[in-house]
Amino acid sequence: MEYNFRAIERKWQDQWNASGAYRVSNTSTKPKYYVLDMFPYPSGAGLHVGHPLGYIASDIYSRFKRLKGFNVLHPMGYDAFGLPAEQYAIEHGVHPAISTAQNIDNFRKQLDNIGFSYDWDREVRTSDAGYYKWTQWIFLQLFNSFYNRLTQKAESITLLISAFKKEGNLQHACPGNITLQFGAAEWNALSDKEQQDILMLYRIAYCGYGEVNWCEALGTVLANDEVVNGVSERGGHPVVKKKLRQWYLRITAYADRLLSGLTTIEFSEAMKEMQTNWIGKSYGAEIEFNIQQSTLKMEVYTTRPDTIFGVDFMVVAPEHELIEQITSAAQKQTVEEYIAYVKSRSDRERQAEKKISGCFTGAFAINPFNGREIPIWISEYVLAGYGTGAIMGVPCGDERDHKFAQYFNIPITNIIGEYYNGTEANATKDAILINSDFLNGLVMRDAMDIVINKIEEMGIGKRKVNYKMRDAAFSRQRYWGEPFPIIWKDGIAHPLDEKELPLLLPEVESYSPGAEGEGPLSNLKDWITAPLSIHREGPGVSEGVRETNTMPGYAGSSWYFLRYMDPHNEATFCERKVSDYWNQVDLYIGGTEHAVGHLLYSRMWTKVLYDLGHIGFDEPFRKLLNQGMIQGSSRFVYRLKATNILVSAGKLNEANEYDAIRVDVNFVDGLELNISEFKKWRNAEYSNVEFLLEDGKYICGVEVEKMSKSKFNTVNPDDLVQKYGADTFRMYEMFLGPVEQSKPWDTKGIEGVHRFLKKLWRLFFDETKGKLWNDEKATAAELKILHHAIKKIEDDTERFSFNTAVSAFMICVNELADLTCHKREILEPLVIMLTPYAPHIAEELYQQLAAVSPLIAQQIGAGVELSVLDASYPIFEEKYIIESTKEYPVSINGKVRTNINISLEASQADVEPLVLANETVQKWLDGKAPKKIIFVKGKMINVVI
RNA sequence: GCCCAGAUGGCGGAAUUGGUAGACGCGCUAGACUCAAAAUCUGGUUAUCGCAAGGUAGUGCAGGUUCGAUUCCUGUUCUGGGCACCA
Repeated sequence: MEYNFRAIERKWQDQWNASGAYRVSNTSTKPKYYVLDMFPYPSGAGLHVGHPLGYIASDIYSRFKRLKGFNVLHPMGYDAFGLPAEQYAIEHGVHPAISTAQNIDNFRKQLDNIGFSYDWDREVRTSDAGYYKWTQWIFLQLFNSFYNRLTQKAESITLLISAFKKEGNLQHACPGNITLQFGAAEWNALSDKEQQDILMLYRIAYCGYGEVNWCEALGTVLANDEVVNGVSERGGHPVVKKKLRQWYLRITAYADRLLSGLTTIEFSEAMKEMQTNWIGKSYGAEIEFNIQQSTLKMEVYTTRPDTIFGVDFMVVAPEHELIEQITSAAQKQTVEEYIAYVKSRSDRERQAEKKISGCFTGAFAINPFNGREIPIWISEYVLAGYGTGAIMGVPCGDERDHKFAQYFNIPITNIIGEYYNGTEANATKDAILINSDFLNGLVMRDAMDIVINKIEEMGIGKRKVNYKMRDAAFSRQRYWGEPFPIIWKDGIAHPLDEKELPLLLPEVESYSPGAEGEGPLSNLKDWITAPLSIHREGPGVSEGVRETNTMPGYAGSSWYFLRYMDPHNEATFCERKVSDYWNQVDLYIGGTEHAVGHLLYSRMWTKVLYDLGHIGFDEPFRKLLNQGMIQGSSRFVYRLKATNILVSAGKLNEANEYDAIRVDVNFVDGLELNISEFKKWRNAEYSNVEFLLEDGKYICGVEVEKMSKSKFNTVNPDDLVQKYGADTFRMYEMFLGPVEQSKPWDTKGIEGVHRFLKKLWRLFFDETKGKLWNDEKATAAELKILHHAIKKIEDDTERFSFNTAVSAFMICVNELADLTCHKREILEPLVIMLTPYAPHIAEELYQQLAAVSPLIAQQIGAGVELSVLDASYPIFEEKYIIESTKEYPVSINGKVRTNINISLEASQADVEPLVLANETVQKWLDGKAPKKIIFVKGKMINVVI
């Protein structure tokens, strides 16, 4: 009986489907465990071998946990809204819903091939109305909330309104406009529109004006990554900055909680670091400087108030409003020219060139501590959007300031003594201050607080925390996304009533944008006109205009892990009782590319839903595992310039001039080119080339790069599953190396894993003799092999070291084959352990064992699938791996390793061999006791004299 | 420029708290079976000296701690990833 993996895998996949083996219940007495994959965007290209890596790891872990007696939630779905589908629609006229559905079908087929244990009854698609109804609902929660700084959480906007009515915004500084202050009387006197405008400045989802990339030629707004060197990526048309109305999420309100939450979750240090840097919290002070011969003041933000006496110049951003007022008559023309120059430069140019530029305003600021006159400059290296848009230049302590001062010959004051070498700034905090008046002699680190206290005392500034993170833009001028449940009327945004959800995405005839950067929806005149709300209907009811932007891709993905818990609920996004049961995602597996996007947004949404009492936890993911990228290994052939001759890699020499041509890896065996297939490639484009071979072979060149169709280096998992089976494919992907590590794909090694499964099969069946297993009692040696494997595989799986676990399986099977062990007592636990890794063959073998053993059949029921059998995972028993007798090598003083072995009796503890060794060694040393005696890994005794 | 991670045979990688470095697999190689091939099985495979037993060196490089370092510390080079005028 042969290992017919195709029949076995088909059989079990059908059976799992038919019996609903992986359906999960929301009510169970078992402990829960939630394993989640980052759901895919169903692109048209299909899967390559890199995609399933994380899915296989999560499948192994969820099957493992299931065997360990957990109720495991392991769902899958699709992030189905997004740009590529829309681009495809524009180019091919296929509705995104149709192409997306086709892509999903294709994905599903590929996934099913690999034998995953997803509960497909819980599948979600973000573009389904039944799903995005709740995305819109959550948006309304965000819209109807504000962040209360007193309680440090999101609360209903109605609470804010009643506070305003009673006492104005005394308790609630306006996050959208810090200078805004009003009392109760003022508030109550405002018109509806004025009140709504103010409330908009508080909402967590709010609408405001922001700069976007506008491309006139294409008539659309472009994302940052669609703009290259100041022109559009498609077509190369000029792109300008334009202020447009945009929706935003007030993620900045959560900056502190997003930071502190990191300490409560298991993300990699690198991941935490990325999020921390993105949030970019800094501590410092805002200081006010008077301006000479003027009543005006300028405000700067600095993290180094201790360097206040080292300020040699001030710099304001070119967009700074003060420029117009302070520029002297003499400098007026220069300043205008400079600002015109800055405006002519795109962001890209500014960042790419980073050249020093600037100009003097002719005005001076006064250092509040010593009255020194400080020239005020303008430069593009100061950003208008951060801090106050103005800085104090301390050349001896800041690299950029130093370069600026050198470039413009501004004299440099040294306040850090020897720490400053005259040619390079030094940002130390350890220097003892000089030339610093009342700070002289202090260490900089200590001077900071003193300065801040002093400026607060003098009323010219205050302690200030700043963040790099900005509020997240939340609207796209696109079709294929969730419509906003908002109707505009007289400049006021009216939310739809919950009962009106979902607001369906209407059909459009054209996907081209509307005027002025509006989305395609704005072309639907009938659709955009709508009554404000069905509940406001009546005499004199007014109609408004629908919001025509749609939500960005990350809207649907920010909460999908909650919908899996309760996917069919039509009354709520996820019943509280259910989210209380499943709680956080225990293990989340995905790539690092979402470090500051999805992973930050979903953390924020979770916190808002928690604040509003909809769920009971405020971090979505307890542990995050980042799978590495599987890179492609491209193959090249080399064609001599201006000839038709291809030279084998080993025959190339420096004198040759040649073109390297990528060839499809699928007809290169290792490095050897399959010449006949190559000649047929691409309609026989290379049918009449000549080859310069080495040893009768054509050897290709190799380069590791991203796996992509255009590089001809993709390998389709379907092909490998067809050739070797899903179980081999799963184990090989794991065997390749640690899941977290990036590595190039190499198909060659898959044979080894396939051989292992065939060898395992031969422990059960002989081709001619048929079944081999028996009910004989296992020997100690056999039990030792098994229990070694159990311990190793359990430990490795638990710590996500799947590659070493696969090795342990191989060792175990090799050793059992050496002993020609066919005993059920050994084979049965081995098969159970294998289930997470190679579920098809494991189920088949287990069924075979059970079917012919009356005893086992009676115990578990003949033909019962492992997949629905709980907690039967073998228990490791330590006694089986303890040696009975052994010769222990002894080394003395490490360096001088003797070859003398001493024999010791069996023992369960590590201590006894040491006592015995001690006696033996003392005999060698004429009764002298050794200093130290160590039992190393149960293998060796080391004596220190 | 700043931050993070890593560097081990021909290759992917193993060594979990400092304890016989190179598990396991690929590749290569010798052999068994075969008319032959495939498949399968067995042995060898870090380098170097040696017929062998065995010796010597060896985890990017240079030092240090330790009886003992791939593992800990200092410096340094290279590779990968992230951020990039955030004052």
